Amino acid sequence: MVDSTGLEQMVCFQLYAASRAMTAAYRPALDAHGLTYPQYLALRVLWHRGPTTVRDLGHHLDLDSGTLSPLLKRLETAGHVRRERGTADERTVVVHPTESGTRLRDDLGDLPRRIACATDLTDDEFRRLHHLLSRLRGTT
Amino acid sequence: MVDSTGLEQMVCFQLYAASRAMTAAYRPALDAHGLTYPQYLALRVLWHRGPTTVRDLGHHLDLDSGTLSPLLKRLETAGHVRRERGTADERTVVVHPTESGTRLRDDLGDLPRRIACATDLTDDEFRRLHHLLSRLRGTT
DNA sequence: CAGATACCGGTTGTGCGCAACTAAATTGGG
DNA sequence: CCCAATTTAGTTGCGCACAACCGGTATCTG
Repeated sequence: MVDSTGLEQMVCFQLYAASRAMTAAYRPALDAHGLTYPQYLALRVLWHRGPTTVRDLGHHLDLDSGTLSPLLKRLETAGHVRRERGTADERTVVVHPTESGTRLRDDLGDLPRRIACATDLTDDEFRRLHHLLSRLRGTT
Repeated sequence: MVDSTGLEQMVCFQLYAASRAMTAAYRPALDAHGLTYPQYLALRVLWHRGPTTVRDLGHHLDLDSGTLSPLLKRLETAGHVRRERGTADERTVVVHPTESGTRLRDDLGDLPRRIACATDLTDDEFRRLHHLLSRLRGTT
């Protein structure tokens, strides 16, 4: 399980660097709308699922309330999101996309595809990368 | 270039999540020595290259002085690193690993291998991941 | 040589990530 | 039914990342 070329070290650093490079690739388009990449990820969940509790957002994004609470507060201040206490369970907070938040989908919905096209990875390479990263996530 | 299954979005998020999961995997071992993952990366460069300017550290880690300066100051406070002005070019600052910093290599030098073994990726999968991430980095 | 330009490291300000903790609400067991 | 344990969101504190900017140094040009 893993040879002795120091590849493990390389892969860990590559993940760290690639992740930052990817969010940097998103930055210009997102900046134009005053969004950050994590905020964009949260909006994508809301576009896909509609009103969602903070808890479920956390499960989808692998983030806890310590990260999400201030992030959602900023999205709310920007007018893209509305928060209200759950009625059945008053511990929960349901996050609703607003008109403004929903409209962002028109401009930013296909951003991942545009970013991917700027890459010169082939279709097949993308699929293999997806598969390998899935295997990685399954075990760490 | 990239199909329409939404794979691009998945891969971007996977990189973001995998990077965080990887640093989380390093955390217990690094915590035991009071280090963070970026600090560990900086130390690895110093172990490999010896005394290095802030500028070169930045090139190796893809980080700017805004990130490195405070990080190195903390490493210096912890006693793992010493900083001194370059003699030839007084703009530069050369970062030297101290005895303490060098000794960390005994405990943490093979950490990437230990982390990689906790994964159940095969040798070959690791190589393919390395290759795909290299291709990604080349273009973004 | 002198002034403009570029380079190097540092500082400031903002927004994550994450650990540790808190307050309020819910749930479960006796 | 009541109290302990759990769940949920929020807050605080710290360390990155990164943009924007600064002061000091070196280099390039005329």
